[in-house]
Amino acid sequence: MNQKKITIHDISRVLGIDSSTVSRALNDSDRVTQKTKELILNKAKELGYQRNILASNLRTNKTQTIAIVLPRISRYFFATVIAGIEETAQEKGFNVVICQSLDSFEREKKIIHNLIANRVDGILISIAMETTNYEHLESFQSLGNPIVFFDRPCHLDNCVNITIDNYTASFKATEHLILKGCKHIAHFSGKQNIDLYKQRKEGYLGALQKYQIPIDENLIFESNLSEEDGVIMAKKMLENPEIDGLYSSNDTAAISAIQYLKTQGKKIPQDIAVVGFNNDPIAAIIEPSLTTVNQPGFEIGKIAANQLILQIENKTSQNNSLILNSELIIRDSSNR
Amino acid sequence: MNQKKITIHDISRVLGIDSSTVSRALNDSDRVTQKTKELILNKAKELGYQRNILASNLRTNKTQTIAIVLPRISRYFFATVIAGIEETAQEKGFNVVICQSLDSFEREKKIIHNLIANRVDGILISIAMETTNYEHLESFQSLGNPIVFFDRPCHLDNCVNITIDNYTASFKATEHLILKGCKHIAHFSGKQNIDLYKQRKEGYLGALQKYQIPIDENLIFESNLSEEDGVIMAKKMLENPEIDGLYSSNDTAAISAIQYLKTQGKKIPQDIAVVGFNNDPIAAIIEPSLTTVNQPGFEIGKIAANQLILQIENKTSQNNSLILNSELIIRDSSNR
DNA sequence: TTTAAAAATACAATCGATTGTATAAATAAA
DNA sequence: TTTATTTATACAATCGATTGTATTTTTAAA
Repeated sequence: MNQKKITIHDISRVLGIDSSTVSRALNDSDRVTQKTKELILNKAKELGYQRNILASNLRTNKTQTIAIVLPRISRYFFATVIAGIEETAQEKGFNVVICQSLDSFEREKKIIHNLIANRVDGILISIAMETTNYEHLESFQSLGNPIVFFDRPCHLDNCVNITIDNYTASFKATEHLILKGCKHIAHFSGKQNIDLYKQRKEGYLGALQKYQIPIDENLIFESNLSEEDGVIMAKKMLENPEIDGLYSSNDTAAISAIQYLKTQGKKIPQDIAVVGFNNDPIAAIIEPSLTTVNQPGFEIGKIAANQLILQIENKTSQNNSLILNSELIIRDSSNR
Repeated sequence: MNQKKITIHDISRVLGIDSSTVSRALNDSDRVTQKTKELILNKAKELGYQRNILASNLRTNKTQTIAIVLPRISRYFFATVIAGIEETAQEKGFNVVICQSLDSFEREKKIIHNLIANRVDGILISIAMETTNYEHLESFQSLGNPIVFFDRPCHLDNCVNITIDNYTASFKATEHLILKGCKHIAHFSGKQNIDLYKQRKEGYLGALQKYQIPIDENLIFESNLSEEDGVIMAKKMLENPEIDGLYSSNDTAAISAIQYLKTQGKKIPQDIAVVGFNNDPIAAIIEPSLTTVNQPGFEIGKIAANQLILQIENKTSQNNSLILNSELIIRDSSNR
């Protein structure tokens, strides 16, 4: 039942050719003649040979595996990024392992140490909300392995950052509300140690500035942007009856806020126009449907994986940033 | 920069103790005296020793890794199952790799072959919609490795199936509609090669039978239950003006159907009451909120992982089925 | 035909941990 | 004290592929 595996030594013995030559033939080395190669390849196929990846990994200290580390796989945006990464990885012959940090620093640290122990060749990461210390990532780098950051940039040396134009996207989202006549626009912001939320806030501020709307710090609410946070912030918002617009740094908080606001008798978008961020599938379904920013997740994934694999294969490290464009999708929640 | 790794041989050399003893000490074997163990463990810590998992894997032909294979990680139910599996796996010291079949048989086959090549110790799988042939799974089994099926059962020999009480849940869902006064209840069903959809259909039929409602095959619509399918089936439904209830085998189709029905001027639940299945987060958010069946995904994940790891560690194989209870969550879409 | 150069293949060490067997040390029994 | 028995440690092979070096074979040049 439990058939024993064929090794290069079996092929070597059967053909009377040294196992080193067999190995090289199987790896298509040019140190082996075409004729011998064919001999070996045919015999390998005939015997049903399958390379023992564990042995190969040990010898080369490589695993042909890249890891994705992100807060939560169930978020739509991340799911699209994963799809993009997997497509590219498959093309290039890399395995992918997916790890969830759940936005916890401790979990992220554990994950990275585990990835080091398992000798993954590179990491694609969107860092946890809690993360402010990067030693775990540096120790991965110090082993000569590349890291590519996506979505949430990080300014470690020798890293590639793939992000979207958060500033511009936010600017346009806010501008859109202004052009719809909103005079007092609230902003739901994320933790400011995450660059991306800082940039979104700055885009919001930039738009206000351009249209000479005074900046009111009391209109800016910072949180983790969870569902619960959305309700809490919406409550606070209502204390200021002037507010007639809301730009939220994600859809989750925007949607729970809308739901709460509706229970309080507010009309969306007539009383308060709302714009979110991410284009979660739910944004198209709720009522009113949510105006939001769509990010090219699949493309981000493809580009990030490409960059990473490039670095793995060339053993180079880079220090550049790629910024992709996003688009504002206008729906009913701001349509007035 | 690129610090060279400490091996058991380094420890062996420094202490003048053979590497085999070092290895045994690190594995807490009782062939090593307590005193020597401490000596070795302390030195290991001092030198910053980390076991080379690749070498260990090669020697033992084990990887302490289990794989999850499922259609799509972004589905809420699967995401909760994954969380449960990860919790258990972490407790027991196993790594987890997650793979998406996207309901494609070809992808699933490739994934399994890859998992075999990478010597994962066991597989937790919810088979792809397209899968009707199980050779790929049998070849994993024939290597002496256990498989646990969850969500979508499969009747291979020597396998554990973890599912929910699909028949009962469907029965209750349908009964609920009947008790709300629905006389002509449509059913959105999935592909019948998937046991789970067969059982859900049977539960629907069972409830009709109990209440002596004639079964009308024209009220049963079979599809992949995608968003688009939901709209297509809703259109067909409207050809029959008698229909006053809908029980859908998933929320996705139920929700897109509701949206379409609303555009056609149908009132939910007054004209047509709707019940879904899965309790996707969106079910609580749409209007009207969707009555649906909640599955204990987290628990399913924990139990499935426990079963698998048990088999891996005891090298036993089992052939039993575990059926968990689900609950009907009643919301507005059926509240009339 | 002989020699030099290039090409193909063989030899042997290696990656680092594990494990069956042999030996040495410690303890108990005679 | 000597022998038998148990316990602790050392020796050495092994998992299977990879790779630098050495050797043989082939081809080309003289």
